[in-house]
Amino acid sequence: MLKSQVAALLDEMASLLEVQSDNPFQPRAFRSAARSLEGLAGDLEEVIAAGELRSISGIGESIAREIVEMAATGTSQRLVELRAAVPRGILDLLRIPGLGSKKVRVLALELGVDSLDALKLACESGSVAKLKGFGEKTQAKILEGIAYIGSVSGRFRLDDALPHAMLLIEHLQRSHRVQRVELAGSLRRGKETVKDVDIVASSSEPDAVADHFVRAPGVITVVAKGETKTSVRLANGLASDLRVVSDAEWPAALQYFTGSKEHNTELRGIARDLDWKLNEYGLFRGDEPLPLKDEASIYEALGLRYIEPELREGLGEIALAREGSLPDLLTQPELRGVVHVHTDWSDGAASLEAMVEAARARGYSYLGVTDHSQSAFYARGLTPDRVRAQRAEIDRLNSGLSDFRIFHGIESDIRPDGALDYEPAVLDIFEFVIASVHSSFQLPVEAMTERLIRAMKDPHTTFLGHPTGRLLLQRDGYLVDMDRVLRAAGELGVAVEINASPYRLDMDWRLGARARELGVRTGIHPDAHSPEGLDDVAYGVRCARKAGFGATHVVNALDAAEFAKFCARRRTGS
DNA sequence: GCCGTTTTCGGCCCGACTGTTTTCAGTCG
Repeated sequence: MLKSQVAALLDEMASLLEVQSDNPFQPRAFRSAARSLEGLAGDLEEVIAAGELRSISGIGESIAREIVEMAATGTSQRLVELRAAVPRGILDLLRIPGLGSKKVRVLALELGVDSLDALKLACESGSVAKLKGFGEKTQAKILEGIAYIGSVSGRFRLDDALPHAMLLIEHLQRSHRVQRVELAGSLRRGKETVKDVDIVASSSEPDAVADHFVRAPGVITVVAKGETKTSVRLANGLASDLRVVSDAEWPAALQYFTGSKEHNTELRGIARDLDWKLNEYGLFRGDEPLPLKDEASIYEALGLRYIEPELREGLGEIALAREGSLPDLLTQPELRGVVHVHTDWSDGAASLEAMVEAARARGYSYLGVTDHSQSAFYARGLTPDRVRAQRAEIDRLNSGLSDFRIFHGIESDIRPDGALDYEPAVLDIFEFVIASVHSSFQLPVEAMTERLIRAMKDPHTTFLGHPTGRLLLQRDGYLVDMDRVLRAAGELGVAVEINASPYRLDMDWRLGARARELGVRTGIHPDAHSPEGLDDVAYGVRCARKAGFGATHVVNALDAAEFAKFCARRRTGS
């Protein structure tokens, strides 16, 4: 079993324990063990075999036993018992905003509610409002909440969140009462999906700023409005929280509300060890606040290098900041070329010339064209004859270009047996190959892993494309042992792309530390099907930074000549 | 259930907001 699967089971146990157990710390322990497991570098089986589970922070004797059992059998005795004890629909109730484990337990015990449908009926009959601790307003909010989680999954892809967030920020910046304003929360940390948009502003007139905020474009509901916090909901269902603090408090508030919770807990621990106190209002020595110019001064005062928001996940970045060994993170201007682009030769919307123009307009010095290969009938994949015709067209265009170069590549399907999608003689035509899975997603994990590794062993393969095939909020990736895939990529010198499409962001940033450890390089690839699609690179850069990649790890940060060398080196054996 | 350079037992982040409760519990981040 993969560590992500075991982590999901531990998460489920945490939720089940929340509604079942009187001890709130027990579910928290399972939750934190699941996070530790997800962040684990390396292969779970190997960690178990080496007897090193217990050395992972948050995993003690009892949870270690659960993990061993789950890894071997796919479940555990204790999990089976918990599932039997808690009706299936109870966990859905926890997704309703404002309902936590305590209220869910009351609903289950007093009214026998065990599903969203049953709760809806109970609210409509008015019996929920009569319960102790509930009331008319709570009942109405529950009904609203049921409707809400029915209409959206509760999380948003970046392309659904970031543009709206930037509109809110711009709206706030237009108020002369706002001194400083910045995005916070998981959106600032570059997570691949977000639940809401957190914003932190400073002002000496917080009431007026809150009034201004609720009039922002797109706001349809004001959920809460207090002295420092205002919550609204936008037309697309996205929620946004604004905190307004004084300008002196702003650095601490921005740090606090950027999170993550795990990162902040660790940071507060450092403050506590110094007999200081860190909270959203400042860094205090006794009751005396230390003057803070900006966020960086907080880290500096605690004896740490500044930690970029993308790295603040509580996965060891604080230890790195203390030793001064944080990675240098990629910035978008460091990207010299744009690679993994479709044209109207296959399923792209624009011509080769139009994509070249769009890439040049964005300041790139080369374009890696990769239409689909012949098996991708649905996408008008290129037959060998059309491959040769496209090459002739690219040569013609290149001869007329100065200071810009088109590289002829292909996004080759990986066939179910792991073979690439053309004979070697055809593959020889391409300057580089991105090998991707587009079919037969249902293979067992072992077969899928072998399939990817076989594709990477072909010396034509330059990049592995979207390695898990996930579509965020729509479909999980196929089952594949990414640790073995990354090891093979490192040994073979195949780069693993970060597919920058906001639907994918695949490979996942959580694999970054392991990839770097294994010497695996990446490419930030927009998988663009139109000129505007090239701008998705920005999402990929966020993901790469979160993964800890710097320009030296990123193939398309090379200039055109170096990129050509990188593509050629596996075939020439150099 | 986990953890410990004061602890193997007794903590486990803590402050804001809401609603219902007349002094506070539950939820959230």
